[in-house]
Amino acid sequence: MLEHHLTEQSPLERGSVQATLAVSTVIFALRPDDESGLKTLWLPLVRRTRDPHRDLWALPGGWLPADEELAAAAGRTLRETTDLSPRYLEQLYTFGDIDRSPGLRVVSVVYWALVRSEVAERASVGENVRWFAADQLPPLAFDHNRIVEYALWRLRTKVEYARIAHAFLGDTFTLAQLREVHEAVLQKALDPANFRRSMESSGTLISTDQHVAGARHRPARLYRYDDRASEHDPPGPTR
Amino acid sequence: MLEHHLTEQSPLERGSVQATLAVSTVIFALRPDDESGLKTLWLPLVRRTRDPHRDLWALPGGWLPADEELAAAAGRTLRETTDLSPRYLEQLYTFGDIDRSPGLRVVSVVYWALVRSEVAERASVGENVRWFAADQLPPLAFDHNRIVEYALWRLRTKVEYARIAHAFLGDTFTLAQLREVHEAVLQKALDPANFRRSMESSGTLISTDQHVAGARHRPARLYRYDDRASEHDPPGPTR
DNA sequence: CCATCATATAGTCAAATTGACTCAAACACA
DNA sequence: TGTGTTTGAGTCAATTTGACTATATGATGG
Repeated sequence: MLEHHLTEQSPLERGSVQATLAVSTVIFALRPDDESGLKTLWLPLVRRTRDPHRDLWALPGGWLPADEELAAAAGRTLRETTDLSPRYLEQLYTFGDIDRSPGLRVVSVVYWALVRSEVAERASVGENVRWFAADQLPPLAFDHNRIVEYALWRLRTKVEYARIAHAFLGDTFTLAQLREVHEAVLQKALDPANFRRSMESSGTLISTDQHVAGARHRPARLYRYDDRASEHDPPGPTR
Repeated sequence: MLEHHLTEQSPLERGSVQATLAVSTVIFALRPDDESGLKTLWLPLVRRTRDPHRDLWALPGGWLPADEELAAAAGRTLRETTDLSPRYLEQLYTFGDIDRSPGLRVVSVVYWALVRSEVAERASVGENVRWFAADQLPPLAFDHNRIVEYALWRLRTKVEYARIAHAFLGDTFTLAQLREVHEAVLQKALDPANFRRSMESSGTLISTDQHVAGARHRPARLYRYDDRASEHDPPGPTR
């Protein structure tokens, strides 16, 4: 019965036995697809400039400094990569397969983040940072293809769409814009009338008395996300 | 633009900057409460024999060996603590707050596991291992109270009850036993008839032609869990 | 061996939810 | 001023859900 592992000496004192900790972030934004014009999910990747996997694209990330919180490290990599601040940031999963990085045992705590579409438009893009359509990725470094796949699944099955869709939008938005986000994430068309009904009954929207005119149809009312709704959120691990 | 963190030299070569990796497991079993007689959730804890937090109870766990997979390490601690094999094992969350362990930066990858009730009865219990009712825990070492709270929430909100409830039971079981598990997890009574209807329409149960007699009422049919059901499972991170 | 007890199992019914659909409202544009 | 387009309200049937009633069946005790 070895019930006192945690009471053994630090493995640092014993030498050996340790893996190396990294933090990576899957950053999603909605932007129009070049062909269809419909909004789809995009994410930024960075080009590796060293081995292993030199020249392959990879998720933004880095080693975890001992004096930085996990979420802070994820947010920092996000800012460093895209000049953006996340509107939503949540831990996704920790990947630690022994052979996921050649030579060195690396355990990666992966976060996923959502950023606003318009802001993502003017996001910095350089030689070593490029945005890709989430469902048309090239082969990535390490196990990053698998990670993105899982992040996509989580995004699409996450129940609390309210907060998530809101993260892609500005402070106020029309129901059509909100529906567009849902349609892009769920990859299917939604009935406008039924969507309106379900949103209205969700209690997460506050209707303003502003409208957007200028379009060739009846002006749409602007809504605001009800922040009190997140007070009823599930008891996350972070509180 | 620091887009090549992952291409920097290994932090081990640079020295410093690293946190220490541990793996812990929240192990749930169902057993009758001494007072009410109803089945409730219990979990085993180990007593710490060293500082920090000497003599406090803590989750089973240990440092991560560089040559062991994360889930394997979780399963191993489970066996070492309880002599049991998990019927269900899944990563819960990674806790890494800077100050969660005094002195040393420890990042813990936490798993949660389910074990069979009957088996848990004869599980090893020693001076330094004891089972506690999940909702009546003493103050635990580190942030382990928070971790258990989150594990309980995950258990109760996990949609795929089928697999979860099955992990608490034997290979065959009556609908009453299955309902008992759901009631214990959800902490509320369920209508037997409605429960039967929803289970039958779920397509995850195979009815055998065996019955359990001996009780003072109509014998109950035995059912079996349909393993094919798990093929339609969500695309977890591990495949 | 029969009445009774307790749970298994089947069935009913109304309320709530969901998907498909219709239709008037309101503004831009030609 | 008419046409086109989307907003926003409403209808209707199918499905699901919760509460409930009724029957089946073996154990038990007199």
